[in-house]
Amino acid sequence: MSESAAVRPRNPRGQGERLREELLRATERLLEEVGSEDALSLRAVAREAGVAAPSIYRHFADKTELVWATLEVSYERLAHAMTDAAGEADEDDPVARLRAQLRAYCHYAITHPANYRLLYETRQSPVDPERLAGHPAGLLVRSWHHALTACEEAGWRVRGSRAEAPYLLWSAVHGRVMIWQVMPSRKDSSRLDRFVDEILQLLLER
Amino acid sequence: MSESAAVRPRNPRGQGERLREELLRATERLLEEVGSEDALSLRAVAREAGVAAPSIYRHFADKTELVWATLEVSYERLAHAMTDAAGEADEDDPVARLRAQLRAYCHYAITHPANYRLLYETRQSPVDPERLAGHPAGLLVRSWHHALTACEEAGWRVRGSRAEAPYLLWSAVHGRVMIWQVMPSRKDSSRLDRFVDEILQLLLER
DNA sequence: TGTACATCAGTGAACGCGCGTTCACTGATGTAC
DNA sequence: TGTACATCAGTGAACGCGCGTTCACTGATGTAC
Repeated sequence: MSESAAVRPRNPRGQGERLREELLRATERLLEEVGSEDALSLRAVAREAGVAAPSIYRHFADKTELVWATLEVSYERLAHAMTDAAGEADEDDPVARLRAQLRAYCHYAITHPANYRLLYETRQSPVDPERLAGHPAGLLVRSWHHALTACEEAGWRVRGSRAEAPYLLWSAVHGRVMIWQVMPSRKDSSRLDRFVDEILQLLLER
Repeated sequence: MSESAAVRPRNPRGQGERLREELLRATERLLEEVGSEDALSLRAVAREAGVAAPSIYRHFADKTELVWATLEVSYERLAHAMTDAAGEADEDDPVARLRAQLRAYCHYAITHPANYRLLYETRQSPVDPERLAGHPAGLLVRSWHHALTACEEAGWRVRGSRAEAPYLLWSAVHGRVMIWQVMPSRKDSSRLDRFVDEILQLLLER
């Protein structure tokens, strides 16, 4: 009879935590479909995961918690994509590595627009100071900072304020992606690549 | 009796269009309160404007149209704020004028965060090509372009690709604002001003 | 000057809907004795 | 080996709510004659 929905077997005893991961993945997927956090509903997440809606409450206190957890996952995915890209670049060319990271950043942003946008969601930013201090955005700043240090160690000079440079990189690339998404011109992603080159030339000198 | 809500007198004959403006202003105000387009409801807009919900349909086909109209208003407000700021700067110093514009941009962004965010909303981007071509984002690009041209005419050189420079300015400043809003550090808006100086020094040379 | 009528700005009630969340539950599986 | 019980993963039904939108309307004001 029930051919419409795949029958999800319940997790074996002691493996209840698995559903948590499935819910996070379902949220990630669904988020791209519906386009925004508000358009995402718990009931739809449950449907996507093949589970009844109340089951979510076994793992997340409420919708806010589920979304925050997804935000953390997305930050990790992005950081991971950047690390991977750097790993594939020439190990002895830190500028090439940084360039690869910046491009990977753009690539993640435009291939996962809704999850990417979520990273900059501030409305339900938790007031809990501990959480604020651990905001995963810190991950990114440190990542840009390290990449720049590597360039300096290879003999490059960073133009302008060294302290602000990681923010400049990040701002430029984030801003460019958003504008790229909004501007009605042909959506040619190579423009983002060229922008990355441009910003590197502006920021680094021998 | 009815002391709870201010009694809104109906517009005189032939002045029905006034409600349209009132609705747009109500949407602008309410948007800042609720924080996002999705959280905004037509019923709340009507309440804010002191009118019954169905009255909105006399002026806007649906919610999408109301929001799109508000987006246009916000773009104009932002462009206006930038123009005003430039006007107050030394007329003979185009860099100072550009700096003032950039600062005004940041100021609008952080004092009207929800309306500002709306500018980068892409979900319900209209498919109508005419509308796409007239996307108010074009306003901004032209504005940065002109400001840079004025600098060049005053003897400055724009580093890097001249075609990409307006986008670089805009990207940097938009990106920095978003990151400023997300980062858990002290929300010190003078940091944005310093960032503006930084980007100008990086981009312009004598 | 009076009156019938058209126009206009705006409304009250209702529609069906999907939402987040709570509640008391089910039924399989492991554990104690 | 058998059985009572605890634990665990997950559920079905229901709650009250506010939403976007439609509908037929009201009542003030201008216009034609």
